[in-house]
Amino acid sequence: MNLRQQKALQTKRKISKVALELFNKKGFSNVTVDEIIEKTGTSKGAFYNHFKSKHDIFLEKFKEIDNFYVDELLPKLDPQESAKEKLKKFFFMQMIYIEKDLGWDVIRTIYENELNTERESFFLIPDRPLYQILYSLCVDGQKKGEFREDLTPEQMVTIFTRMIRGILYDWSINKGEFSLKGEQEALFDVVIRGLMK
Amino acid sequence: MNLRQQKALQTKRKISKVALELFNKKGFSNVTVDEIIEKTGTSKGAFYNHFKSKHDIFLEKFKEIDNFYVDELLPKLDPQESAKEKLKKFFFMQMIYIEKDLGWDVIRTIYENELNTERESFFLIPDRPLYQILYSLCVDGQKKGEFREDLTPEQMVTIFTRMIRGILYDWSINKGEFSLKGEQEALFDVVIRGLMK
DNA sequence: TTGACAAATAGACTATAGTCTGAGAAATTA
DNA sequence: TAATTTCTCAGACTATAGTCTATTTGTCAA
Repeated sequence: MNLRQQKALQTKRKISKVALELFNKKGFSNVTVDEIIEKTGTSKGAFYNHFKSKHDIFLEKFKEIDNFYVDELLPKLDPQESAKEKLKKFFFMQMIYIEKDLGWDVIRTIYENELNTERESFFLIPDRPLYQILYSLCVDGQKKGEFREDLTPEQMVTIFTRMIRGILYDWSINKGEFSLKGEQEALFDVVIRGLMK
Repeated sequence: MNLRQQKALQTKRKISKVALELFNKKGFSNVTVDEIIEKTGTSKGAFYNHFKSKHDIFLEKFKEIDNFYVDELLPKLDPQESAKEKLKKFFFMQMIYIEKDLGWDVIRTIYENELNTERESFFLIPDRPLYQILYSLCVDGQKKGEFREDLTPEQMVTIFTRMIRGILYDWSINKGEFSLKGEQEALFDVVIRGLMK
C-alpha cells in the first residue's frame, strides 16, 4: 500500500469513526453529512468518494455481521449436536450480537435503506455467508432425519430468513423496546416445530 | 359539511387521485411533490395541509386494507370451518388483495415509511382491525382444541404478524418478483404446524 | 527529473422534501 | 351586517442528501 492509499484509508476511517460515534450519540437521522465532514475536517468530495451514501457507513458496519457469523459464531457450534439445537444457538447468539453490538438504530437504518429501489440490495446477495451457514444446517438436519423432507433446504433457508426479517423489522419499528433474544426464541420454537418431522 | 369543507375535500381528493396515478405510472420515488402540485394546479401549502408527507398519501390508501379485511374478507369465512382453515383463507385472500390491488411499490413505501423514527407507526396501533380479527381466530382455534395452549392468543397474533412482516418485507426488496400468495402459503403451513397441538 | 496520468479532495451547485408566513375567503359571533 | 376568527391555500424559504467540476497531490514510466 503506497502513501496515497494510506492517506485515503486514514480519511475513510476517520469519517467512519466519527460518523458512527455521532450516529450512536444522536441517532442516524439527527446527524447530517455536513456535520460529519465538519467534525472530521474533510469535505463532501472525500465523503462521497468513500461512501456511496450516508446509509452506506452503516452498511459497512452491518456487513461485519457476516464475519461475525463465520469467525465467532460458527466455531462455537458443536457438530455433534442436533441441527435443531445448532440453529437455536446460532439464532440466539445472533440476536445477542445484534441487540448488544449493533442496536436497533443500525438495524432500522439498514432495513430502511434496503427498501430503496435505487441501489442493489445487500440482503439479496445469494452467497452471503449467513445463507450458506443456514443452508448447511438445514441440510444437516435433513440428513440426521430431524427435519421434514418435503421441503428443500433452500425453502427452509427462505423461511428462516423471513422469520428473521419479520422479527427484526418489528423490533426496529418498536425502537428496540422488546427483548430480541426472548421473542426470537419464541418465534423460532414455533417455526422449528413446523419444520421437524 | 359546509362549502369550505367541500372545497377542501375536493382539493384533497384531486391531489390524492393524481398522485396515486403518477405513483402507479412512474413509481413512488420518481414522482416529486412539485410535479404533483403542478399537475393538480395546487400548491405546497395545499398539499401539506392535507397530507403529513409524500408517504402519507400511500398510507391513506393502505389504511383501506383494514376496511377490506372487515367488510370483504371476514364475511367470507365460514364459522363452521376449523380455525386453521379460516386463517389460511384469510391470509390467502389478503395476499391476493395486496398483490393485485396494492402492489409492491405501495407496500415498499409503507414499510419504508414505518421505519421513520419521526412519526408514530400505523403498524403499532394495537386495536387495528387486523389484529382483532387474528386475535379472535386464535381464540377460536384454542377453544376448538386445535391450537397449543401454552401460548396466549396475543403471542400467536404476534407470531402471525411477524410472519406477515417478514414475507412482505422480503417481497418488497424483491420488487414483487415472487408470488406472494404462493410463498405466503408455504410459510403459513410451517407456522401453523408449529402452533397446532 | 519530468511530464502524463490517476486518485483524492474541496467546495460550489442541484434536487427535492418539508416549513413558514401571509393573504383571502368562508364561517361565526355580536 | 360588521367585526372577528379560522380554515385553506399560495409560494417563498430552509434543510439536507447527493452530484459535478476543478484542483491538488502522489505515482509511475521514460
